[in-house]
Amino acid sequence: MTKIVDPRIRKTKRAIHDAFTSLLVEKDLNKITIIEIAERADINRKTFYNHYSGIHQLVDEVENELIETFNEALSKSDLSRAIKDPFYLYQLLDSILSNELNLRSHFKKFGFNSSLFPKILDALKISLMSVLSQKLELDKTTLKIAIEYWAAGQLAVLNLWYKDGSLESMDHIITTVGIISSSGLDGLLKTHS
Amino acid sequence: MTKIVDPRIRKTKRAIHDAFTSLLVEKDLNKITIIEIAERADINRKTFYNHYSGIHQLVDEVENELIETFNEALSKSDLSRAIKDPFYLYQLLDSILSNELNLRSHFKKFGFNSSLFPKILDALKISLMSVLSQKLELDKTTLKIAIEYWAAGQLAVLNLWYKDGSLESMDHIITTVGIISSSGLDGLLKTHS
DNA sequence: TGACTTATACCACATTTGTATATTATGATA
DNA sequence: TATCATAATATACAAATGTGGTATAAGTCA
Repeated sequence: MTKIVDPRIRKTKRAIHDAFTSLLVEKDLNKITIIEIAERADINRKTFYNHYSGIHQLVDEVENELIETFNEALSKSDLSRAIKDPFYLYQLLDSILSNELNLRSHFKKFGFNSSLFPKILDALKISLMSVLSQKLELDKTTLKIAIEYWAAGQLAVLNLWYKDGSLESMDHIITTVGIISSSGLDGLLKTHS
Repeated sequence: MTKIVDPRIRKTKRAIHDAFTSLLVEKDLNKITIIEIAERADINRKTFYNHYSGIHQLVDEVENELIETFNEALSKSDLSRAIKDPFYLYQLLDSILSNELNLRSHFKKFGFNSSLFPKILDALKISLMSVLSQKLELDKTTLKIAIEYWAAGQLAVLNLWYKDGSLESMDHIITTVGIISSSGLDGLLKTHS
C-alpha cells in the first residue's frame, strides 16, 4: 500500500520542506519568497513549481504532515475518557501540541485564524466519531452534531487558554469547561448558585 | 465622534471596494490582481498602495464592514432569549447572514476556513459578554469560558448545517444542539435512553 | 480669493511570479 | 550495461508586485 515515490522527488520535497520551515522561524509567511525557498533548498526555482502550484499549496502540505502526527497521538489516547475527564483531555491536547513543536507554536500563534485550526478540528472530530459511534447509544446524526458542538467548544477554550494570559488558573478553566460540556449552561448556573 | 475623512479618500476607497467586490463575484480571490482592481476602480495603481499594503488588507477591511452589519443586527436582537431558545438563535443567525448576502455566501463557502469566521465568532462573543455579564450571576472568567465554549459550538453546528446537505431536518439539529448547550452531553444521553 | 496641505496621477525601477522550452542528470528496467 | 522515462536544470519572458520621485489636482482654511 505504501506508494513508491521517486527518490529524486522525495529528496527535493524534503529539501523544500526543510528550507521552508527554517525560513518560517526567521520571518513571517508573507515575507517568504519562492526564490528564497529555492535558494535555501538548493534547487532550481522551476523545480519548486514542478511540485507545487504556489506557496500556499506547500503550506497546506506541511500542515497536513503536522496533522498526521496529531492523528497518531490521538489514536494512542483514550478518547472516551477524554470526553468525561476534562483534565485528561487538556493534558492530552496540550501534550500533543507540545510534542510537535511546530504544531504548537503555529497553533498558539494563529489559533482560529490559522488554516491549521479547521484541520485540527476535523482530525479530532473524525477520531471522536470512530470511537464514539460504538460506545454511545446515539444515532449518527445526533452524534455528529454533538461531536461538532463539543469539539469546537473544547478547542475554542484551549485557544482562549493559549492566547489570553490574563485568565485565571488552568484548574479553574478546565473545571469550568468540564461542567459545561457534561452538564451544559444549566449545570454551570446550578454550580454557581 | 464621527471622523471627518477627506472626500477624495472616501471616493477612492469606495471605488476600490466596489471594484473589488464586483471582481469577487466573477473570479476567485487569488486570481484577482491589484492591476485589475485599479483599472476597474479607475484609479492609479499607486493610489491603491497609498491606502492598502496589499490585497489582504483590503479583504480585511471589507470583512470588517460586513461584520459591522452583523453587529448592528445582533444589537437589535434578544440575545438572552437566544441562549435559551435555539430555534430563535438559529433563525436569528441565519437571518443576519441572509440579509447581508455577501456575508452569508462567504460564510457558506468557506466556513471555518474563512478569515471571516473568527471575526463572526468574536463579534458574537463580545455581544454575549456585554449582555450576559449583567444578567447571569457568574464571575467574569467563568462567563468568558462559557461564552467561548457556547459560541464556538453554536457556530460550528451552524457551519455544519450549511455545509452538510446530508443532515436530517433542521428541526432535529436545532433540538439536539439545544439540549447539548443547556444540559450538556449528560442531558443528551439522558434524552436518548 | 489666495495660500496651504495632501491625495492622486504619471513615470520609472528592481524584484517576484508563473510559465515555456530545451538540455542535462538520475533512477528504473530489461 | 544499455535503454527508457522522467526529474532537475538553465535560460528566457511576460505579467504582477512593491516602492520610489515628481507633477498636478483637489480639498481646507486663513
